Amino acid sequence: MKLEPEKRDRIINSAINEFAKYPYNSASTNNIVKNAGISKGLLFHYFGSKRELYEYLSKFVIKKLFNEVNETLNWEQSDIFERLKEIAMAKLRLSQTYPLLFEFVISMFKEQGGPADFNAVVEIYQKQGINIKELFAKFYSYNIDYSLFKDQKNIGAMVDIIRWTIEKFGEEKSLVLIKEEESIDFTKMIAMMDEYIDVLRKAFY
Amino acid sequence: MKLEPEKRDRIINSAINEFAKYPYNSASTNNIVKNAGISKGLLFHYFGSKRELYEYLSKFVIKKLFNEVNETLNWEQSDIFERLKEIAMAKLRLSQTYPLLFEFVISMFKEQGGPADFNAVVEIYQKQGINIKELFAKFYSYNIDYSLFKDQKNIGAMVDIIRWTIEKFGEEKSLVLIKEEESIDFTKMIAMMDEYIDVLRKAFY
DNA sequence: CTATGCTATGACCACATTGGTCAATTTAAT
DNA sequence: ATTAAATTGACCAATGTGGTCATAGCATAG
Repeated sequence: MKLEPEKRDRIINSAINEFAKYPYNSASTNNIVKNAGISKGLLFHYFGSKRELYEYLSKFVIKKLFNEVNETLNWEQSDIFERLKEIAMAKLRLSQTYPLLFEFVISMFKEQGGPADFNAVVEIYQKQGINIKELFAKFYSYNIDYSLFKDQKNIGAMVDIIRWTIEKFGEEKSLVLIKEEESIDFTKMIAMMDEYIDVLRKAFY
Repeated sequence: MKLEPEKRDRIINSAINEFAKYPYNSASTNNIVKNAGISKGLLFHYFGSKRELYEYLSKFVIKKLFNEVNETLNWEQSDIFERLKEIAMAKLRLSQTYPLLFEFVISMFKEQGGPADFNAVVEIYQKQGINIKELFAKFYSYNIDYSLFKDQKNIGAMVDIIRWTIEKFGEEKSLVLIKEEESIDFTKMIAMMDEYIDVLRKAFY
């Protein structure tokens, strides 16, 4: 894959966008080349077929996700609030370069059993010694100090609530920002998120 | 519209399902008639065209939503937790008869400006004296006693967190249940939801 | 200057699907 | 028996599909 990274990212983003928006069968290679600003032939020259393009994207996206989170996460962090904030920030950072990356990942889950199977990708990483599901569980638990919670009986529920709050925050705010078609103001976003997290910290610790 | 309600609901459910899954242009009338178990001609006999079918569905779905919530909601309720729980239950009840009703409503929002404009529907209700956006705001505020909150400074954030928790709870649990293809066990669901709500109540009141 | 090899194009293909029609048939009511 | 409504599915032109390929541009090397 020797094509210039800039053009490669243009193609990848266009493809991610299309597959995020439409189910595999409805996603159109014509749209992908149009939005990428390249010719039909070029796409098939580099990727062979629609199926191969999708498989390339699956792997690409998981790798990006894995690397970004894994490299920037501070594993010494014992405060669950800070840990979850770090994860949310990693997600945000990624969607600067690949705006619909997460929508695409979610759509991959929906394709399970369909023509483009997500489990296949999970298995590929399994063979490389990476258990994706275990890894994601580790994000929320490794080195975390749960003794800080006031109420020791409902820790599971509390962690869910914190996670959900951060996720919903990202969804609603990014939705608003996409509509206004501005670029995301990071510092403002962090400040707003901190407000919510402080409320939860005061309530739970 | 004189056709038997049973057949009508079969058609409506099939159409909701298709439009919830695919964007307006990709949604197929062929699929709709196939899944509804009727002929192509019948659909167009009753609904005229794809566009008119979509418009009928838009109005139908908003009306159902409005009626269900409006009729079952206890406006005397001053506890925000109980109010939000009632709303969540109304949603759940509706999705017994029309499983993908909410996915369809969400997809309507995404079609804004597209070939099937949601704002048009909002305006129709506006002319009938029903302001949908105001109404939804009223759900979360009418007659609610906010003095019960411990921290009086961040009430807005707290209400968001409560709302998000209930919403995410519904999303994640219903996802699990859909995969297991069981029918929803209401009493179990309520019990689980109460657990989360109690945690929040203890933390915020 | 030619030759080689990579990047890139877009017209073109056979085929599938689209929203919609309509003449014909079944069903129900009088 | 007659009429009217409900229902069918073969059919249509139009559009879109994933994929191909002969051709062209362009750079580097001899």
